[in-house]
Amino acid sequence: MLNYFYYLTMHNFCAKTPKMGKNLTSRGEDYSKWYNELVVKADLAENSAVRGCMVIKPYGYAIWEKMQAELDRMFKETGHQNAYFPLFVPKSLFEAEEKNAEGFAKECAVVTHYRLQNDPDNEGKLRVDPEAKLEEELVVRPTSEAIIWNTYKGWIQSYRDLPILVNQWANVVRWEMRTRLFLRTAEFLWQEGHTAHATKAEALQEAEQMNDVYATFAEQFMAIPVVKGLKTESERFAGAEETYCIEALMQDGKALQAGTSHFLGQNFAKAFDVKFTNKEGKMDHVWATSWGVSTRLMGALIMTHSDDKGLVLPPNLAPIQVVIVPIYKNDEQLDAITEVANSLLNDLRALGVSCKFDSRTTHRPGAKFAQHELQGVPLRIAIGPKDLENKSVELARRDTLTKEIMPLEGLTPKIKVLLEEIQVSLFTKALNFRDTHITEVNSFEEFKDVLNTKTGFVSAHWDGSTETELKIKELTKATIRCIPLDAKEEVGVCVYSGQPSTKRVLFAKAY
RNA sequence: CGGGGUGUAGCGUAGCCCGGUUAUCGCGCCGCGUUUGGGACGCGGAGGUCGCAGGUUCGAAUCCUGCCACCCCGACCA
Repeated sequence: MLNYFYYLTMHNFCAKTPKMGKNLTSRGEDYSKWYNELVVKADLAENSAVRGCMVIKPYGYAIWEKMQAELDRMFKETGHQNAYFPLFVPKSLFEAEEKNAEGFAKECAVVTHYRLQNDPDNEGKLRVDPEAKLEEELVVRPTSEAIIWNTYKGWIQSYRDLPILVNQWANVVRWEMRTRLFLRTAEFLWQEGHTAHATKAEALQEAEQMNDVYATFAEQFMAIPVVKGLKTESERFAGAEETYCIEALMQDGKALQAGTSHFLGQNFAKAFDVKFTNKEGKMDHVWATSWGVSTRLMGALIMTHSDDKGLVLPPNLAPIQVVIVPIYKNDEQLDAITEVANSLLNDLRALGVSCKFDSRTTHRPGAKFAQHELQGVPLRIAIGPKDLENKSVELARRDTLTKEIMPLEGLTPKIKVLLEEIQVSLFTKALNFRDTHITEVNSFEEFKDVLNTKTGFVSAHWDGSTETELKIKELTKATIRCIPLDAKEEVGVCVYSGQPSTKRVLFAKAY
């Protein structure tokens, strides 16, 4: 099942075929052919120094750019502005907020020197110049709270300076012991919002609002249904007082945290001594939030929609929404088809549809079909001699893999509608899968059984203690993904301890 | 950092136990021709520090020692 999807997303899926060798594609052939064409190829570089980093090929990056553009639009709509802060964080700043520093300390890349020199013992090689040791080490940001709050200190004196609503598009580095393609790479791209507020209520509202923005983006743009919720204390961001999150469910039944939004309280303001004079003329510490989503969302995209034939892209995210493939036996036919195709391209572009005429003469139609399926192009139009004769085209849908002959006349408005249909249909399909994989259980036996056989989210009562949460994790590998915001109050008993509980939380095995 | 495994062409591999011609095969790549409505076929061709460094030997991909890297499981991870 889903072999290609496994390969594309996770190396750890390949436990049964450690070398990811034979029989990996749906056609039972060597996957190398596909590997070379991979749309979103992620290289785990051979050089140990950059182990676990990704190379995002142009097609994959185009998808990321689409996501960036939409998120950026949504951020600005909610009053945010972009800014940029340094990659390097002096160690002394980094350690200022203790919990945050402690949480990230084990995965920091650290710059200790600033110069290389010729190695006297090793001709033609370089070595670190021992004379060029930095007085203070620089931490390569694993997240930017420290450097940003140190900067905000100089920006804020009065309530009139608030709120500060800033977002940064950046790369961050987290030296994970074990990396996972897309989901946990050593370096990744993301956006991080960092806001400062005069009141607790306003900061809380901001954190919740941005979580809502993420949910809307995931569902409407990426067609990925998510559960909005709160993290438990043990899963909370280091340094946060409350962490909002959106949790998605992948096709293999494992959960993926797709985005988080943190209410940071006054922790960072206190750590960096950021005070302001409020309306009453009194000094107070600033209230903070931070929120982020990353290239991990591309992993979510792949694992939510893809099938054995490759990516399936929601039209909103597809760099190319419609591709036209000519089928011809000679130049005259190609010329005639080109004429029809160009006219179609013009009409589609006028409607705001992004499209491409694949006129390559180096590949046969079958190869082109396969490649566009691999790349997840939502709609494919094939035009051949028969179509010229009948004034028709063959229209194929990527999501359903169905084909039909359509008259050329009046085609473009139908395509526009069809793209919208596909967008909705992908979401509905994923939503249906997700909803049928949230299982309410009332006993621990049932709990374990659902996790092992049906998989997905398990909705169960929990006594609210970290102790129980950890015990369940130890016994089942499942963690509390979130306490859903819309969880209804009901009287129950904890599925493990039997202690009283007032609402159900979602457990799952997660990435 | 622990346990297990692997390193041979761009990718996937055979050969290794039991040392012996020019290192095997498939995909991909290049050329020519025929093809083109679902990943074409034929013929020809290019491409190799056999992970690295030592050692044993007349001779090492193969045996020995050391090192390096990667993968899987665990630990770790918002």
